[in-house]
This record gives sequence, structure tokens and C-alpha cells, in this order.
Amino acid sequence: MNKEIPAMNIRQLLEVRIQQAMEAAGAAKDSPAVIKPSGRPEFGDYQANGVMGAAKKLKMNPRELATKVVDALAIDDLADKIEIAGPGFINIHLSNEWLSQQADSTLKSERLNIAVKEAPQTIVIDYSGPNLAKEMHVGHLRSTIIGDTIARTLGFLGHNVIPQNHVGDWGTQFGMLLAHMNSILESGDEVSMQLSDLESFYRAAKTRFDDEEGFAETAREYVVRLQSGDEECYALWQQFIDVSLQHCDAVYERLSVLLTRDDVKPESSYNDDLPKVVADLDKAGLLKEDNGAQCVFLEEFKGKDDTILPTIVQKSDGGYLYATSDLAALRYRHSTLKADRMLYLVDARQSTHLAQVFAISKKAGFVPESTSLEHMAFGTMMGKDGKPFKTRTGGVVKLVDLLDEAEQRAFDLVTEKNPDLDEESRRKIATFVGMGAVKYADLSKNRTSDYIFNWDTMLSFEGNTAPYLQYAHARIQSIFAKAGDVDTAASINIVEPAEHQLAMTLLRFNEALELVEKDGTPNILCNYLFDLAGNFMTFYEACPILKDDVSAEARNSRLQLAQLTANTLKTGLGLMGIVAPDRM
RNA sequence: GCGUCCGUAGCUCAUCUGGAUAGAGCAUCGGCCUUCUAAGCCGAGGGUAGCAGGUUCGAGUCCUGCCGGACGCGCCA
Repeated sequence: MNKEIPAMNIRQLLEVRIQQAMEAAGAAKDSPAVIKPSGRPEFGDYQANGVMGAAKKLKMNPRELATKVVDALAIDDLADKIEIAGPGFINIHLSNEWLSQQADSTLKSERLNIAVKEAPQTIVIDYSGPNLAKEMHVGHLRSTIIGDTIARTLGFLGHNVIPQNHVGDWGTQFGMLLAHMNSILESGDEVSMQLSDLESFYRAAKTRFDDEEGFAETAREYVVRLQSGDEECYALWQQFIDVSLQHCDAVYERLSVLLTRDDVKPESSYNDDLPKVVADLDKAGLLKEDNGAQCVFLEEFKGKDDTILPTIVQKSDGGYLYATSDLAALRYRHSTLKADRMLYLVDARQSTHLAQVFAISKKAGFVPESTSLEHMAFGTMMGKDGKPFKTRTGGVVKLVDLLDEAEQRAFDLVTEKNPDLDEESRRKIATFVGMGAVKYADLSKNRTSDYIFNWDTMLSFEGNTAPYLQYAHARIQSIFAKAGDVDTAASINIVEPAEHQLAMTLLRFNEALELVEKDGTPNILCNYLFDLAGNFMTFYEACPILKDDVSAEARNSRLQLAQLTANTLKTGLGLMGIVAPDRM
């Protein structure tokens, strides 16, 4: 019985081998091997760049050290050519035999040879977090989509992932909404119809708040009634929140985002804890009154004229702020959820705020030093003019409108490409393609800076897009549909350069996942899958599979490579909540 | 004013944290469908990586200073 290969990616494997050889050649123990995929084919599959640094420490000629390292290197089982190049690079050409074996083993593994973490962490991911006063708009896409992908990836790697949808369900704007809601009810009109379009409902309430005499006061009364626990008002509020959450659920479902009501942990759920947070900050000696407000002053945060910037946790009127509920949430996530790591998928504009809250929570002992608090920030969405994004009418683009448009465009394209399919199938495919395109457009970018909203790039079906990956997958399924009986026990035998390249990329899947795990960057996964699909397309053009002049051995081997590609694409897309249909 | 993030092809973005000749996709131009799905493949052009210094064997990546942009800086979230 062959044991499953240890959960080591190629890079780590090479790192170990090279490092041993470096030590044997006299390099210091801590000198890193610096293994990277080679930039160009003539430099092999991987290169080790660590020799140059190590040689420097030893005051040695780097090429001389490289020669010693190569002499000491035991790597014949993996590689068939090792070269020293340039100032001291070591280029490693992996052997076709080894790649064939590895690919075989990966194909037999349900998890594509990706091991479940031996020491899983409990990781809380705070993402999506819409404000329930309004409908979700395009600006919510990033947090929701990226958070979901990170959650799925960490879960796949074996971590205990706890999503937290920190929805905004409390605050002064709800007074306005409840007052508006109540007056509709009093006039005998059906309120549910009007709540079906939350965006216009919000605008209507806002207009009354700004223009209608006396309405602003009524709104403020509602805030007070809500906060003091008035039952009638509370029931109204709950009804509103429920409708708003239904909107979110619908969007999540369309986007294939895993968030459910179970993950909703609203701001209001921390209300009871807020006075305790303030009291505990006081106990910790961090609280200071300033102009009637309760504040925490931390020296590392300075504002104008070098004065220390306060974080206000309680207003002079006794009210609490979002810093307070964020602190309560941090404490809850540590003490109740037992998080080892907390990830915040939040707009970059809040980086100062989060840095303050993180620092306070550690100083106050709400969260131990060992807990990793990470703000995974992203930029603001801009319009084509580079200014904050607005529609022609000055509003925001509702997320559902973007999704509708995506599906419609995808449906038109599927109909054009595949007119013989029945409408139901075309609709289904259009959903996968449209949603995939929208999500991928966001996931494939790593920008921490601002980004520009553009219908056409968001809804593009060509080039580095989800449809390209889905298409590669569908082409493979189509091969299998034509192939008839397939020998699933056949072994992979890599011969051609295109096969070598494809196998190399197939075996690098876990490198991509580990980067996503560490940095929370789904674009690494996108880049990987795009690379993989591209390698497959090249292979597919260069290496015929079902044609008459292909030997049975080559045919079977290539079918296996195609199968492994399909499995990897499907799994990778699945980690982004993107479906890879069999036909498109 | 102080702070954070950012500036790479006409456009949108990569460049795996300091490695070799900075790569893709759109767009432009030229090839490839009676042969496994042309949402594709192959090729061409397109770059002073904002500018100027510095660190070193080696810088788009690290440091400093300018220029330009976005955001944040006491009782909204």
C-alpha cells in the first residue's frame, strides 16, 4: 500500500533538500534556500536563490558555494537536471517521471493531496456586515465575496472557521425608518410592499426627515423609545430587520455565499455588554473623561498638533459608539468563540479605527497578545471619474441590479453560443456564468487601493475571467462525454513539454491555497487557476487526446491529466463559490 | 498640518515579500474552425515601474526627499 504523500508542497520539499545541502556545503544554519518558481522555462521549474546571500555571509564566491551545494544535493528522485546559472542561481528541472508519479497520486486523492491541518486554528472572519437600514449595494461586494472565499479556503484546509456577519441594526437612522413605517401603517396602507424596495423606502424616510415639519422630532422619539425597550416600537424594529435580512439572504444565495442567519451577530446583540466594556476599561486604568465623554487615550495614535487622539467609548450624553461595540465583539470572539485569529474584511477607511480598537482590546486584556488580529483592508469603490462611485441619478448601484444585468448578459451569450440547449438549461448556465464573472472580477484583484467600478469589466466573459475557467472545465467534460469508456486506473506518463508544464501547475495548487491562508488574498488563487486553465488550453492544442493517431497509452495518460485539471478547476472555483457547469 | 494607503503598457491589473530579459487580459494588428466547444489557440507592436537620490553582488519591491491621488484625524457607523 502506498501511503498518501506527506502534505508538503513542492516548494517546501525543495526547501528542505536545498537547505540540507547548503548546510553540508558550509552555509550557516539559518540561511534560507529561497525557492521560487522559475521565471522562464530555460531556468527550469524552480530556482534556489539563497546561495548568493549565504555566500556573502561566508565571504565566499557564490558560484563556488553553489557548486558545493549542488555536489551535496540529494535530489535525483525528483529532478533530472540541476544547473548553476548567473551569479549563483540553482535551477532545478523536475523529472517527468517524478511529475507523473505525483500527478497520479494527486488524481487518486479526493482532496487533491491537500492535507487537513494538523493543528487547526479557530478563525473568526468578520465580513459582509451590511447596514440593515438600506439595501445591499455594489460596495458590499468586496467584503462579502472575499470573506466568503477566505472562509471556504480556511475551512478546506481544516481550520475551524466562524463567520461573523456584524450587521448594522442599531442607531439613529432606525428612528427615521420606524417613524416612516409606523405612519404608513397608521394610514392603513400595506407596509410590506414598500419594504420590498428598501432603497426607495430609505430615501422616502430621509426626504421626510429633511423636509417634513415635525418628522425629525418624531424620528428622534422613536430612537429613544427603541432604546428604552418600548415593546410596540421593538416589534416594528424587528419586522424591519427581518425584511432587511431577507434581502441579504436573497443576495447571499444568488452569490452562493455561505452566510446564513446563524452567522448574523448584529451590533445590537452587544448592547447589554456596552456598559461593562466601559467599566472594564476603567478598571484597567485606561478610561479618561474628556469634555464629558469617556475616552481611551493611546500614545501611538496622534492627531492634529501631536495631540493624542482619543477613542471615544461613551458620549457625553451616555450613548455608546461603534468603537464600544467593536470592543465588545472582540471580547466575545475571544472569550466565547475562542478565536486564535480574527480577520476583519473591512474598508481601508476604517484602518485607524480598527488599529485603535485592536490596541485597546489588547491593553485592556480583552484579547491576549497571542491572538492575531488582522485587518484585511480594501479600497473604496470609485466611478470612472475617479471620484466616489455614484449612478447618474446620484444613488448607489443596488447589488441585485448588478446581478440581474450579469445574468441577462450571460443568458444572451449562452443563447448565442449554444442555441440548441433548452431554455431552462441556458438559464441555469447563465446564472453560474454571470455570478461567476461578477465575483471573479472582484476576487482577482489584490488592490488595497481604491478601485474603479465598471459594468463592462465586471461583466466581461473573456480573458482572465471566471467564464474562461468554467469554459476550460466544460471543454474537459465534453472530452469525457465523447471518450466513451475511460480507464480510470491508467497511469499518467508525461512526455511533451506542454504535459510537463500542465503537471507542474497542477501540483502547485496547495502553494496557492497556503498563500490565501496566510495573507487572505483570493487573487492568488485566481491567478493560479487562470494559469492552470491557460496551461490546459495550450496542452489541449498541442497534445491531441481522442484523435485517431494517438496511441492508447498517450490517450489514457492525457485523459487522466485532463481529469486532474477538471478536478482542480472545480475545487478551486468551488472555494470561491463559483460553479463549474459541465456544459456551457 | 499630521497619519494611513496608493502611483507599473492606451485601459484594467499581475510580478508569490530583494533575484536573471517586469508579465497577463482588454483594445490594436496578423495568422488558426469540413478534424476533441473559437467564451479558445499562436504571433506582433506597445514600458525611464510618478520623479530624484540612497542601501548592495542585484531594487517595481527596502530607506530618504519631492510630485500627484484617495482616505482618516472627539462625541455618525
